[in-house]
Amino acid sequence: MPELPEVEITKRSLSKQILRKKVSSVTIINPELRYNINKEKLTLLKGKIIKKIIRRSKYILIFFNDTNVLLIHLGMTGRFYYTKTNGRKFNTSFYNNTNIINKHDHLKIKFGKFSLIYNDVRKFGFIKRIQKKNVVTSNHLSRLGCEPLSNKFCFNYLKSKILNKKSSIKNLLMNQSIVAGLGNIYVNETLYFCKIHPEKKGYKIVDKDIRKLISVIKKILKNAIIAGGSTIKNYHNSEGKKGSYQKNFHVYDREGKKCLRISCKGKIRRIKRSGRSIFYCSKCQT
DNA sequence: CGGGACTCCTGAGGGC
DNA sequence: TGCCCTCAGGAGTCCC
Repeated sequence: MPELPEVEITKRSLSKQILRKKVSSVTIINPELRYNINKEKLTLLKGKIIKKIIRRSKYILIFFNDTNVLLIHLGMTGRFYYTKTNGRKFNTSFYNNTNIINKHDHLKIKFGKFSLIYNDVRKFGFIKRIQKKNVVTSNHLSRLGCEPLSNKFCFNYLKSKILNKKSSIKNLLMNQSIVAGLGNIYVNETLYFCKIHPEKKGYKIVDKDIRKLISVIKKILKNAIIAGGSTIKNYHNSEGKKGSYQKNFHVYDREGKKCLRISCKGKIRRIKRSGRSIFYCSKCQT
């Protein structure tokens, strides 16, 4: 699921469902993830109450009523869902009506009448228990750049980060120490709307285009969050709902199709760079 | 050090 | 049906 909008939607769902709830048990179903789940550390969360849930870049941080914090990254296929733990039905459609362990489930956190399950097909995500005082200095969070939806993400900031860079603007925008939270889809879409070729070097981006990048990134991310994120291959958020921003894709996964700019007769191209796809209009992105 | 390529893992889908 | 290949929303690591 996971670029900034999808992680934000996941975080909002978690806030709605588990904030102020007390952990009644923790079960490790399959510890194998990017970093194996530490059973001893996680089971210590039993009895703790969730006080705060925040998102930083593509990470989710769950703060408990002591010094414990869960640091979560969804990788490529990580997702949460809920399941009821007694016979009664919930009056929402958020919950699976079963107690069955599904394939690729890794962790189950029970909150009295329902449980939160972490499921991750490709195991690129992780869940770590860390201490509150180590949040800022954690290897994962300490090197992150600006939140693109914050006021700090502005012309001067982005200009300073790409000024002398020989990397492509596509790679620079994907770099989490420059913009924290963008991924392949939203970078491809951003560059399309800015009419910038993805392989244009950072130092060649003119001021006008840097301003444009700032405003387009903010706009796309806001719209994607409003749309509930993007849903690809039937992934869905933890409340079982699908995002709809994929309907707005202008270049991503549109190889061979016509450019959607009325004045442009170009076709969308796909090229591969270090194993990842770049989609762009070969005519209007220069 | 900067920058690019490779790697972890599983499943879906296309071609033959 | 099945085999083989490619591809997938991320990011840490390795190498030049």
